[in-house]
Amino acid sequence: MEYTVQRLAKMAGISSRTLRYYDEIGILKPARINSSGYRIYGKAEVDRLQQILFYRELGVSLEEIKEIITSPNFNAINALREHREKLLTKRRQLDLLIANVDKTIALWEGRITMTDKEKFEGFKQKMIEENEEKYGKEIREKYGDEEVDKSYNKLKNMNKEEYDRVEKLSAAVLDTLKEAMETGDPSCEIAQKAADLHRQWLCCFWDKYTKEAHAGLAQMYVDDERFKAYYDKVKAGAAEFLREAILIYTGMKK
Amino acid sequence: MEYTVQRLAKMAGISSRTLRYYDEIGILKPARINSSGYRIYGKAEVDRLQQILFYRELGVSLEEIKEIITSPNFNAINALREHREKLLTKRRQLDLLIANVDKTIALWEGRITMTDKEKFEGFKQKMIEENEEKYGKEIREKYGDEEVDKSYNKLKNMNKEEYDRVEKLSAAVLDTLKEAMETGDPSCEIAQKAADLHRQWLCCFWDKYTKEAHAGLAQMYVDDERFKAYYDKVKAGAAEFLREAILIYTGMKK
DNA sequence: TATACACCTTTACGCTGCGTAAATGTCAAC
DNA sequence: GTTGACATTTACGCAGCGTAAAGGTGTATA
Repeated sequence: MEYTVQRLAKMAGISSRTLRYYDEIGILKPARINSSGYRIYGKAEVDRLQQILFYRELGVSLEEIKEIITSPNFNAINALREHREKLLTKRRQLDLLIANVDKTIALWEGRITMTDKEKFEGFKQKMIEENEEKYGKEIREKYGDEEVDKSYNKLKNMNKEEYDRVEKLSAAVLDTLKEAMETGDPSCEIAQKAADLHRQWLCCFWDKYTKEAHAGLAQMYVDDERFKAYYDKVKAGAAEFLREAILIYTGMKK
Repeated sequence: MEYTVQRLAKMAGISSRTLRYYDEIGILKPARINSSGYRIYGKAEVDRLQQILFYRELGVSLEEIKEIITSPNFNAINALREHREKLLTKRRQLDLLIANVDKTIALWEGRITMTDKEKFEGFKQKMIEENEEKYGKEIREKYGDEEVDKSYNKLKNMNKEEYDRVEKLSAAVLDTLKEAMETGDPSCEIAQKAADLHRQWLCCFWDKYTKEAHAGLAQMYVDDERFKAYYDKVKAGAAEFLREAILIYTGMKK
């Protein structure tokens, strides 16, 4: 009925370091310490460890676990509800991240594909199929169909009209960019209009516009040969010019 | 066109500490250092910072960002795809946590409510409504209806038959527990059967059974007066006896 | 010109939850 | 007496900075 660190650790499936750490932060102290300085745990400590591990499995922090189990009449279920809300907040943030990564990839692939004059419908289908092939099965199994389909929604729901708008904006960016380059000044009014058109184009894909994303994408235009080629067909140096205009537009440069 | 730390930081919306840190880890070094030791950043550094912030917004680690932007012909889009997979893995883990927290809450509330002889359907409806009232609106707006509805699925989909099974198991646990207590030994065969029945009952709610969760719940039976009352109606000390049996059943105690 | 004040520098601890040494003591068996 | 499996403590490391502390620099103003 008495356990040393290693014994208790083995039984509970954790490391002895963890038990020492729990002692250190005062969340689980041994029943007593023997003459050699060994930590000796008893029945009550086993029970307490159970609770700790239980909450730990639910992702509750040790600090909160401490509060829950040290105050005798602490409302554990309310603590779990609060914890649930925190987890949901985390998930929403994570979803935003994933959505933005998805859209960045789509944007990239899309521009390249469209540059190659592939059909829009074909492109959408292709993207979805590629995605499916790569990790669709695994995700659908573990995560459910709604989730996966949702990821493609934005893309699928973009109908012909919206596509035409995207195309018009694309053309307008190129036209305005060409005109602006004659002034040679990325901060001039026309260049800023080009940047604004580019933002509008970007917003066809992104739900949430941020300066950082916009400026980051502009930088990529210069770094990625395929993008650079797309814009440079207007005039040599157009990608760099657009980047400068966008950096000024987003307030990242003066 | 030249910036000190503070100026660049303000422009980019980050702290000067961050810029010093980026210098320290070699991800963004200043163009030069002036006679007083001040960091001076130029045009190229602004561009580089853009990229860093762009990837950072997508949740990419600084270490990976370093790899992406320092190797000139690194495939950024593949890096993003890999990153996307990592994010998806994270989300799946998070979903598992949330689902388990939900079920724990449901289990708890459920036992209490059922103890109070409320109707099962009423209980389900009540739980869902309460949830809706508390954080439904916010979540549905930001996260989409499918998500929220999915959370309630397990609960809703539990039909009358399944409910009957739960009730039978509940009764069987109590019966077997009563019988086992006459032996006075939580490790005896009958007591272990009670623990196993309890596990079966638990699995009606939890998708994923773990020893820790089982043992943790058993501990709660002793700590929470309402649970204790439920089991102690069999006989005084029944909650403790069941806990001991479960701790042995889950291998947490000998 | 002295002083105030904003800005710059470096060094270094803190957060979470342990993993992973390193250096050393203890217990049981051979 | 030695081996080997345990125990102990101290302490750095992880990511990405926040937040002092202790000091030098730049410049506008009284």
